[in-house]
Amino acid sequence: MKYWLFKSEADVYSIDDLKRDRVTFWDGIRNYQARNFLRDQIKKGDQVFFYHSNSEPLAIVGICEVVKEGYPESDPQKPTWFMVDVKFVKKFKNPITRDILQKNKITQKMMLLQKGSRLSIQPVTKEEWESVLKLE
DNA sequence: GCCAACGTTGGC
DNA sequence: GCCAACGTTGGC
Repeated sequence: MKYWLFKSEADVYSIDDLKRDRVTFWDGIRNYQARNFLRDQIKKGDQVFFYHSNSEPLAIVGICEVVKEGYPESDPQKPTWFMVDVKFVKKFKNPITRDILQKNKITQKMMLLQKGSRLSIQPVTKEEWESVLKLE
């Protein structure tokens, strides 16, 4: 099982929206690196941090789980873009803000916090995953 | 709202 | 295949 972090703008689709929907498809990813993760590496049962970008507070706000592996958004004969389905697992009582992540020795190394890192689907190490849970 | 850092596009 | 111009992301 692997760990990931998905970004979403809270005013576009928030953790509360996912909580309401229970399950959603994660589509609209138009970046090849992220696409490759969706297509090749993200498996059923993988755990995913839900991160709110571009909205206050900037924070990891909860967890979801992959329930359907990468499948084409359109044209299965010649697929370009892929999506996965995720289900709601939990919403954190207290969001783990960027500030908090910056101050922790382990989480400060996360791809999310590296300068210029814009990837909206990112791998998270087991160590980072557990550290975030501890911070919560 | 600004702008740095990326990613993509398209003329050559 | 290079690279300038343009578009987007996302923190600040």
